Amino acid sequence: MKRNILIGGAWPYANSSLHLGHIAGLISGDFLARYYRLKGENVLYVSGSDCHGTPITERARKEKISPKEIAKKYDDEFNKMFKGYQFSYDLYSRTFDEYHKEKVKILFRKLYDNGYIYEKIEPQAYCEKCHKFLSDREIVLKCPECGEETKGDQCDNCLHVPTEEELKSGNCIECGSKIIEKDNKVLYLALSKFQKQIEEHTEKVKNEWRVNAQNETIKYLKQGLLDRAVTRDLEWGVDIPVEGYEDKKMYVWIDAVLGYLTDTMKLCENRTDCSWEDFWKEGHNNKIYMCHGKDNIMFHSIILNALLLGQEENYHLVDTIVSAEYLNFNDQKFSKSKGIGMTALEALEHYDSDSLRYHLLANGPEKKDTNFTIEEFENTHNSEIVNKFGNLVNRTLKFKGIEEIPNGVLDENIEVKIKETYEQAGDLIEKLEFREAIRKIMQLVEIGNKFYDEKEPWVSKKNDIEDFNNTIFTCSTIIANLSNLFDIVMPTATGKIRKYLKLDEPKWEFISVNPKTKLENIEPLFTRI
RNA sequence: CGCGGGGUGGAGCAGUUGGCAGCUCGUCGGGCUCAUAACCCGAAGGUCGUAAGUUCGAGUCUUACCCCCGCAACCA
Repeated sequence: MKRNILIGGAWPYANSSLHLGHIAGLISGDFLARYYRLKGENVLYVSGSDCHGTPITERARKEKISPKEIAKKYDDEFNKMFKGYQFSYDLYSRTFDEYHKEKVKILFRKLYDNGYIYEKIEPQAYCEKCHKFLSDREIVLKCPECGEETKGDQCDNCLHVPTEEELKSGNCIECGSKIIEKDNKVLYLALSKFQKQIEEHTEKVKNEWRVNAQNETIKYLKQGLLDRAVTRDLEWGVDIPVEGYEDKKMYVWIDAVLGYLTDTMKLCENRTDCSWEDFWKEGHNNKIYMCHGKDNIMFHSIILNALLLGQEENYHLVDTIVSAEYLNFNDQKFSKSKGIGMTALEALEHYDSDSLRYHLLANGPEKKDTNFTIEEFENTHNSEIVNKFGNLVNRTLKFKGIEEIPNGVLDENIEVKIKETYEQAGDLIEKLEFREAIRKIMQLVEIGNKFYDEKEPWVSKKNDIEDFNNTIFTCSTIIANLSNLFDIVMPTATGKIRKYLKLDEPKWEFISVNPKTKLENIEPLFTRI
């Protein structure tokens, strides 16, 4: 029976370009989605642009344009970029879509009606001139540590975090007026009420998670979950569907993290073969994966699950957290302001998306931070992808004078190796060991090249045509199967192979090639850098 | 004493329950000529951060120390 597998890719924040580190984390989702599709499961892979919140609002004010214009600009860019990297989202939406906002309001209201969201009156910084409450970062003050003028969240100069007392001396970032304290109404999500349920669920599923996600989540659970403010004094965001809160908006993480659910609802609305409940309610043979960077862990392992539990409607919780560590660029953090690294789009201008995907997956930050250097990337491209994989294809299908796949017998050992590769790589992928899985597939390429050398077809072509035919047929079979195995990593190249060998859609199982298939217009899969 | 991750041949990494230290790249030597100077074989190269301890036996367990990195928020 087919499983229903929902894969959520983190929603990138639409306030700046994404760099290779983001791709390194997010590509796990595409990898899993492609794998499970080849396995024949019922897969939905969803994501979107996270468009609301304070940073975008603040920037819009500074640049004197609307927050929506900023969000739209980056949403367009993200769409272009994900397309370039061949991410196979079933739906990539954005949080300012009406559909999303309406559904989120219903979910939020349900939490409120079920008593998981409550009101609290608390004093907060207020600007009388602008008539608004200010968040820490909307307050400017003289840093008591170093004396520099700085924002209230953290001093840009000395990294000092001002205390509440110190903040009282601050001024409004917009008009410069002295701030006062004033009581404000805030809605809180009662995370503490879900402590036990989330603990139990985490205990049940955590062994499948990446280690960093286990540790990070357990840390919060040990401390005891703290209720979180879920309203913000902003004009840009999802309205609060509660009387008396018409002037406030929802905390971005609440609305962003529910996007996985609203995306699913939207997708399934137009489909007759499945419903969103197949992916999100208990008892539908379903599994939910969330793929993101380590800074996102608690939002997916704790907050999203709390939001689902609070519906009290038999929701299926997140099963597996696939959280990446960070990718550095030449041993430094990617930083646009410092000009370190390149954006994901810039990388595509210079390099193949197949190679970037391969390199980021095969050397990705699975268990610890890893380093990206141009030198290593080019090395991977030339010596692993071109020399090993590209060359095996080329030397087989473009063997001097060959016009079609000969009718031969498949080498038995090779057949065993191919079948083993599917099993072993598949196991590794399901254990989230993507690097090892790719290594395993690349080993099949090495086996192919070795087999080729040992059989010496350039000799047998002259004195043992049967042996020659068997060799080319066997190597073609390896290549055909590589077009399946590598389809989850390098879809452009595997598409070319399928065209050359006239193969059907890829699937995660052993396939044969048809003898007498004409070999025409064979071009190298990759070009050297 | 805030929490967590990591230090293994020139580079990047694996090392599950303690049992001869592995992989990819690079280097050196050889083979081959189908192929994008690609492919195949062989070799050199490590006292596994430091010190002590447990053990017949420690990269792996314990303790102390040194050095890198990440996280903390009404901030995506």
